[in-house]
Amino acid sequence: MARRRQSVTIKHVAADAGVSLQTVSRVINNEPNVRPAMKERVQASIDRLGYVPSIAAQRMSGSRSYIIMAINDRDLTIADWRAREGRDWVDQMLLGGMLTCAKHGYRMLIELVDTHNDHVERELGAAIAALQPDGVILTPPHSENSLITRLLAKRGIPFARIGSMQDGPGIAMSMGDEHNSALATKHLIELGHERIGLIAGPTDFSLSQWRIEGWRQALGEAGLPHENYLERGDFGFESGIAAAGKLLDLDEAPTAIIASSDQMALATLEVAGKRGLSVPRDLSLVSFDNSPIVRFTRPPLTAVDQPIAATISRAVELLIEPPEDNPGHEPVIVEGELVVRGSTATAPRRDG
Amino acid sequence: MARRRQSVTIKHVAADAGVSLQTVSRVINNEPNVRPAMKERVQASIDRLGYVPSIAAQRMSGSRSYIIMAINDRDLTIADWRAREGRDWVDQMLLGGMLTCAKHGYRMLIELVDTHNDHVERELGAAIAALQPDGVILTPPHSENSLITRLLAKRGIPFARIGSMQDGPGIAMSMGDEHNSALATKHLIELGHERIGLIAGPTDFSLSQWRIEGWRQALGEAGLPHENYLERGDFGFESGIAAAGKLLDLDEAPTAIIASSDQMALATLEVAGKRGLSVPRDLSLVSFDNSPIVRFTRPPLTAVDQPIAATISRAVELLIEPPEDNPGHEPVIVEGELVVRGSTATAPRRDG
DNA sequence: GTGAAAGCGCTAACAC
DNA sequence: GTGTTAGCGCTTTCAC
Repeated sequence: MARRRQSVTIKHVAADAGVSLQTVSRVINNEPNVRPAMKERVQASIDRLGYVPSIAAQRMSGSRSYIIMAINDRDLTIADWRAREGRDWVDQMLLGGMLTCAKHGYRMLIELVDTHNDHVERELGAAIAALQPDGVILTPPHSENSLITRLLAKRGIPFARIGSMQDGPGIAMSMGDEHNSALATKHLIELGHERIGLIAGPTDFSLSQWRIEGWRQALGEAGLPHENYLERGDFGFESGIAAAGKLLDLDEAPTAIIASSDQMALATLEVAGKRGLSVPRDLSLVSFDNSPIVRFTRPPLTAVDQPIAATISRAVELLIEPPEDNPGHEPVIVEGELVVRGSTATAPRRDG
Repeated sequence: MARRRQSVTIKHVAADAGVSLQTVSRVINNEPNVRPAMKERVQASIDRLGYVPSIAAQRMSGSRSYIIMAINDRDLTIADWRAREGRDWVDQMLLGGMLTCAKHGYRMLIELVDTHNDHVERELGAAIAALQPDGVILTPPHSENSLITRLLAKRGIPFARIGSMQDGPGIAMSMGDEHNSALATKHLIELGHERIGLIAGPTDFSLSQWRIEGWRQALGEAGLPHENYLERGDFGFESGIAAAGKLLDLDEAPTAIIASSDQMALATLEVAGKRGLSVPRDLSLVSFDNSPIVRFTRPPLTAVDQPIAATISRAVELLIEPPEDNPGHEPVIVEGELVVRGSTATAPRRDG
């Protein structure tokens, strides 16, 4: 392969404008100590020559790399892609991340990393050494993997932990799971439901617990019971089948169920169907995530929309331009919304 | 921000192994002229120190950047992401591209570029200058934008044109549209259909024409008519409504329709429903793309699966390791498959 | 086979 | 305000 060199470098610009390299550099980086007239002249040369700084060279001389690395779980991500079930978590990350990065002259790069693995450190360390990102976005379940957070902290790389509210290095961020869960619960309470079940997520996701809190609190405020109405799944379809089954087996079975993932909601829909329960007539159903599929089910599902794009966008901004007045790393919360569709309705009249 | 430096550099390794920088470099790049014993010693130091070469530095000194840039149409991509209709084109690209890149120590980076725009060259030129990718993957409608292909050729950057069979610089690749279209048509012919309509895509996508060819040819071989049975859409839902309407308005209306995109197939399904036609009893329907949604419609759609992941994966390989025996840039074709679901059935008996 | 020297494009540090 | 110098981590010459 031919040795490719930069066609237009800072030198060309400097020569063209009749100034030193340093002055050009200052203009590029919008630094002070350049007279407006000078700046204009240099800018003119830049435009005319079509000069664009080489990121590699910039990074080399100790400046930024202009790269933000988003880290996803390898197995989960690949499984989602292969399954082709319309989960658009990655797309929403790109939507929020790429556009916001672009606005600041950055790029976002997705990196797949195994969490459940003893060489996370090596894997991540290699990615960091190779790419030297200016910031890293951690998604669950990486967000609370201390091997990862410690490594990042040690290397002095700013990072955001999506779905983590813990103290510690990095920006803690959440999508308001407690709030969202309460929102869904209140929606059901307003519809007259008094027995509202929750199919929670696995314990290694902090957000599972937050959703339980929101649900429990909303029920408490309304004087409704939560005992027996909590089951757990692993976000997957099969686990949803089991959990929904248990809930509907109860003597005083719930008239509404909140599922902590779309797949578990789909499973609940199926279990209900098999038992001759019509949704929403006999059973109301609220799903979490609001991925594309839930609009194509019968009925379309009322769902909590996770503001993934908005959250990642916010994370990018915080990484690129850390606020001056950082009041001690307060967690950043971007709350979701409830999208009401056809799977929730007035509670069935009590005939038990 | 603290000036971040590489923690372990080639110097450390050289010192540790007691050799020159050059020897370490040779080992890293698997170059000849290193005695096995020497190589082993250096490799041991590399492993022990956990050394990983800096891509920026490698790129600086004229070597590779280890980056493959995939270029998508900005507006189309963002619209898809915003719509959240489950189109997973980008995900499939990532699936095929990232994994294959990773296998070779490369990264894939997605770049959004406006095609229908007079400053494509500046936009793309900037991305290339900043990132210096070792290869570029063009997707429609960029693949046949001569402003782009010429720029890439001029800069000597290897690139693949997905969905383009034209001669010229860059690797021409297609997903076998003509073959796939014939496949779908033959499937319908085997089911006894004699009037098979096609809703083709817009003319600025070459693949639209290829699909027409495949359909026409399969019909011709079976001695069936194609006149009047061709309509065009723009891949979008609304255009599908119009096209399906026209086809079903015909005196001798088709008993089967092939739609050149999932959205247009969905539209056809809707039009059929509105006219009291049951799919597949009264009308068989085949869709193109096989994106996640088509499994959730009623009935689930028989669809041509576009092998996006496989094609991108192949493109990456060809860009990274161009085959020695390149016989003059033959187009590379990765054919799709027909996934038979519930929307195709035996042709209705003729009672007209 | 191995090593030494030069330089890639840029910025930090320090002169002036 | 602006220019000069040194050096980032690596690979490419070209010696030996």
